[in-house]
Amino acid sequence: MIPDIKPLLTYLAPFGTLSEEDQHAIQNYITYCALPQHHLLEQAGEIGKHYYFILQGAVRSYLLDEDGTETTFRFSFENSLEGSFDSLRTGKPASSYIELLEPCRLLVIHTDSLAQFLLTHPTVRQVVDKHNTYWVGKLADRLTRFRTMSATQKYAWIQQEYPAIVNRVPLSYIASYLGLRLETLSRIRAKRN
Amino acid sequence: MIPDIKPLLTYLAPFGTLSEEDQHAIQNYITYCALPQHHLLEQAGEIGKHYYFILQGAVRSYLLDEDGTETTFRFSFENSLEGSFDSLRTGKPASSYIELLEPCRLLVIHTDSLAQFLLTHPTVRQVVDKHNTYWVGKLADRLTRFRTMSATQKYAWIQQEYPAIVNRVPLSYIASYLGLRLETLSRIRAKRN
DNA sequence: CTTTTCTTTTGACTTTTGTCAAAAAAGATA
DNA sequence: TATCTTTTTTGACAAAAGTCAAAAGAAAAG
Repeated sequence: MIPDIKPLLTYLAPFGTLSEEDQHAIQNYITYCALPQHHLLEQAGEIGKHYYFILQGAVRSYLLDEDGTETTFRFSFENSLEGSFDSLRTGKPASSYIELLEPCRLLVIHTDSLAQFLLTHPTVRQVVDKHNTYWVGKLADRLTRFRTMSATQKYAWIQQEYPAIVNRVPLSYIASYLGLRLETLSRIRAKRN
Repeated sequence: MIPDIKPLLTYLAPFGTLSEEDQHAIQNYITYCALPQHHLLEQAGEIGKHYYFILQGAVRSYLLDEDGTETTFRFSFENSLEGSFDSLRTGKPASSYIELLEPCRLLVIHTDSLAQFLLTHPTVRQVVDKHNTYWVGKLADRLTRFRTMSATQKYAWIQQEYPAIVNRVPLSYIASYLGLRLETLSRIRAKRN
């Protein structure tokens, strides 16, 4: 089956222009898969080998510490890129898990294929680099928020900025993402409406 | 005066190898300056035009919100790179300030010169990109810490990971960096010794 | 060495958030 | 629909961190 990679190309467009040839060449490096809810896409301790582009669905990435506490640090929905990014960057085992919150349809890109492709397609490399640059900005901004915002302000922020998260994700994961207790978040919501 | 750029080359080495020619060529794009304590290197609202490499000294970067509250979000010491990175990335006015905490000796690199230099020296571009990649990892890690750590844990972390900050920087700035009140931090320190 | 200024500590009290336990509500399954 | 399971809400209380004010210490200036 030949997957439709248009949504991926649309996603990449703001980061740089890809030639017609590039767009066709990419096809050969991409496969498609559909997976059920609760499936673990990646696990801590294993080396990340794939990038995933979400065509449909929702996933969360989380850390698991010694005493069993999960910390959700990222949500992703359709038209975004996923993967054990830390592991893909360093080549070392991942420290986090990626779990499907909903059944998903995904495009899968193997890192080795990608690396090979990038060697012969410098334009695409620029796209990847700009993507990195973009995330530096995002993360820096988010860090500032977490330094200064109260629980109430954090919830107002996520509601405003990422309504998809608030609507599609169980409260306990949102609380973890905001660095709060589930009960605290529930109380904040009770006051607002 | 021709500044000694060896410390900068040493700093860049882990990110990629520069040829002899590259190393010489870089010389032409770099100037030297010495500035007194309390000097404002960059200001919110202005467009960042320079990268700074700190040969000697200490600086902090901070945000200033509507009600006059400062939030320190970065400290830098000798042998590190500074600048209004958000502005340098986007070309838009900076949102933060950079202030010298000590008298400093700096290498100054103008962005336009750098951009021009990068066009003709692709190896150096790789260096810059790897630098970005490195920071994505750093910031992601720090974000996790701020989500989950208590005040006491945060202070233990900064003591362990960045003793230079604890030793050279006034308590009020450290507190702001950790997202705590000055008094809270003082009390934590009292308990530990 | 004394005075002035800036930084850090301490005290008393308030607010915010966490903890533990149980009830209510919402979803899934038979 | 009735039952089981998961998620969210509520309550009572504890702990953590913030606030305001003042004192003590350290560093800089005369």
